[in-house]
Amino acid sequence: MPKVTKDGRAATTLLFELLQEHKRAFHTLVKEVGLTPQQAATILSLEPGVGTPMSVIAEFLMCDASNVTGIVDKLEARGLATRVSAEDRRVKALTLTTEGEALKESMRTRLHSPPAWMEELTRDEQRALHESLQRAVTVMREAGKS
Amino acid sequence: MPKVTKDGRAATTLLFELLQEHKRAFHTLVKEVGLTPQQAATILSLEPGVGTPMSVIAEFLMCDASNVTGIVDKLEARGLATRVSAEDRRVKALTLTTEGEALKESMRTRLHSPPAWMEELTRDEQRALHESLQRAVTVMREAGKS
DNA sequence: TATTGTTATACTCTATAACTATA
DNA sequence: TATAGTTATAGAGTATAACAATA
Repeated sequence: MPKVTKDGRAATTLLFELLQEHKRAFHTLVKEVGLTPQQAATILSLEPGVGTPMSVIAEFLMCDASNVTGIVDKLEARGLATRVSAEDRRVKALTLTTEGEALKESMRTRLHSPPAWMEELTRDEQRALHESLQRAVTVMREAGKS
Repeated sequence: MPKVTKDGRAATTLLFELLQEHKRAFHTLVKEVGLTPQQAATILSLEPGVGTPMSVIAEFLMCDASNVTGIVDKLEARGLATRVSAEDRRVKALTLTTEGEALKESMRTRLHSPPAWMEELTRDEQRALHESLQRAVTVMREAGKS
C-alpha cells in the first residue's frame, strides 16, 4: 500500500482551488434558473423514472429529514417533481415531472460543461487530466464502499 | 488553440464528483469546530496580519454585504476576529485574533490534508495527478486574469 | 453625489423535538 | 416498539431597500 507522497498532498491543495471555482459556477447557475441551492441540488440528485425517498434526499443534502419537507413542497408547487407512494406506505418517494427532467438536464449540461480554461489545455493534457481524475474517482468510490 | 475534447468533458464531470466529496468533508469539519459554514469560510479567507474589508469578504462569500455584518458580529463575539479602521474611514477591515489564526490553521490543515483514498494511488499515479492538476490550475489562473 | 457599512424586513435553510401513520 | 415523514419552533443565511458616515 503506497503512502501519500508530496505529489499527493500538492494534488489535494490544487483540487481545493479547482473546487472553489466550481462552487462559484454552481452558485451562478442556480441563481439564473431561479432555484435555491438546495432545490437545485435536489433536482440534480433525482434519477429520471426512479422514485427517491425523502430520507435519501436528506442524506444527499446533508440536512435533517424535517427540512426536506419544505424543500420538496416548493418543488411540487413549481411542478418540477411529485411525491409518489412506495410499497412501504410510510415512505414517500420523489420523482421528476417532465418539466423537472428538462430543467435537470439543462442544469446538468451547463454544470458539466467544461470551464473556459479547459480549452487552453492541449489534447494530450486533457487526456492526462481525464485519466488521472478517473483513477482518483475510482479509488474514491472503492474507499467509500468499505 | 486546442478544442475541448471528449477527455476534457469527462474530466469536468469527474471534477464534479470530487467536489461533492469535498463538500461533505467541509461540512463535517465545520460542525466539529462549532462554526457555521459561512463563519468558517470567512475565517479561512482572512490572511494573518492583513485587514480584509467587509466588502471583500462579501465578494468571497458570494453574498450581499449586508449579511457580512451579522456573520462578523458573531466572529467578534467569539473572539476570533476584530474590526479595525482603515485609512478610508468608511471601510472596516477584519483581522484574525491569535485565537482566530490558530483555528484557521487547524481548519486549513485538515481541509487540505489528503483524503483517505489518496493513499490508494501509487506514487506514479499521485505524481501524474499532481502534474495534471498543476497544469489545469495554471491555465485557470491565467484565464481568470483576462 | 457616490460609496462603505449598517439596520430593517421577509424568505429560505437548518437542527431539535414532538407528532402521525404506518410497520 | 421502531421508522418515515410531517409540523412547530428558533437560530442562521440571504437579498432588497433605506439609512448613516465618509469620501
